[in-house]
Amino acid sequence: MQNLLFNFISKYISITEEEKNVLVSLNLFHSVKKGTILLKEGQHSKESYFVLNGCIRTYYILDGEEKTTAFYTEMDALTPPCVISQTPSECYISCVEDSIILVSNEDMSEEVNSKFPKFDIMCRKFSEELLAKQQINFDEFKTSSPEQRYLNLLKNRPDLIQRVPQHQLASFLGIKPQSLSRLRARMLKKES
Amino acid sequence: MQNLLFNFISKYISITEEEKNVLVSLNLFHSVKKGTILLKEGQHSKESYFVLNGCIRTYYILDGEEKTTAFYTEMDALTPPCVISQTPSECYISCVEDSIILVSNEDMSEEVNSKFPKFDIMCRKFSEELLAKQQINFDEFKTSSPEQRYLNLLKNRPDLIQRVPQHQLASFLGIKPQSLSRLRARMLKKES
DNA sequence: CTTATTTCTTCACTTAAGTGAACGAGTTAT
DNA sequence: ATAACTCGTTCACTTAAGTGAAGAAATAAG
Repeated sequence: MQNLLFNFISKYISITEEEKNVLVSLNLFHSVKKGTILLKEGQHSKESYFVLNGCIRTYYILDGEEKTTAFYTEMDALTPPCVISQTPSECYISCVEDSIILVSNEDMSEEVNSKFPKFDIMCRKFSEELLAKQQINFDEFKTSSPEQRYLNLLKNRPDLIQRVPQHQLASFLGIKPQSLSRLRARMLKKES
Repeated sequence: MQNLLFNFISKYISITEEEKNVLVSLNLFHSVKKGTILLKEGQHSKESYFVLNGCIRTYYILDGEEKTTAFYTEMDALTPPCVISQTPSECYISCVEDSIILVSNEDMSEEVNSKFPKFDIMCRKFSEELLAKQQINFDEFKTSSPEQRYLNLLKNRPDLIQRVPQHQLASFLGIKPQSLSRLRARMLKKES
């Protein structure tokens, strides 16, 4: 499992055995059960997450309704908005599946960064990449209809459709579960 | 006009006269007329923009239709997706109003960063802030109806509604110009 | 194994957005 | 000054999403 992490890191920087040991000694690895809630509305948090295995999701509760905004799967990283803005969280984070994740807090990353300046470089590259991905995602969402979004999902992250309950997918696509059901039925008809 | 920039920078780091002079000597300031297109689909670019004054927008042309995804006004920064991903641009950038903007390219920022490591720190803080803002924007967009989005806009960026043509606003809100017209008419009725 | 609970689909109905066309007001160009 | 555009609004009509309710199927809990 740790190798997954080291492989990922070596995409950005080279890493020595010594550095690997430091990382391991930090006890970053956590195994979390499906349904576990990692962050609740109102909480203060300095934790970032990195998914090695499994799936976690961010959502809001507005007017008593869950609104899912994102899913994070293998090799996805997530720093909740509240951690950056240093305000009480407005969103929830929970595990969609049994997952193995890295949990790091700010103090830890400062420690690592001071010992290994290379990590700073990696984080920077990584967050630039994230920013670009997010930009593109946002643009794609804005410029698409729910149906197009579903087709995009089918193309880009087909696994999600299998792994995630429909009603969570629906709100991720910006519609109600009933509408997603209809949409799928409509598409099946068209095919034939 | 330059003071606008320096004031902005001092929100993040302290800056000496010497450093100011280096910045000025770089000839970053550009005055651009309304309607000027800064970036076209298919172009390669390494340029980032910072708006001192005025308004620029990013949009895509899909099926012959303009889809506006963002407006950038005073003290907003923009690094187009294509610059980060180093691929031909898929989006356009144009001036909504006569504007004064900073244009910087990657080589330049590397030069500045090597001379003044402080700038690196500033860029990092700034991009973290941007990432958080974007995250929040995206979540807000996803969890809102067109009407709520319009109300949000009215609350958070009321100037845009005055400054920007309705049909560009409409696609920014994810709907057609006719729908925005109706939506506004509907809201006026409700008020009375 | 049986009872709950969650999840997904379907239905009838309401509401809002998409579409294509038309019109006037304001701009720009010639 | 006139013609050509752009822009915003309105209208009638179509299509799709929201809503509330109901029921089947799958999962989880006892």
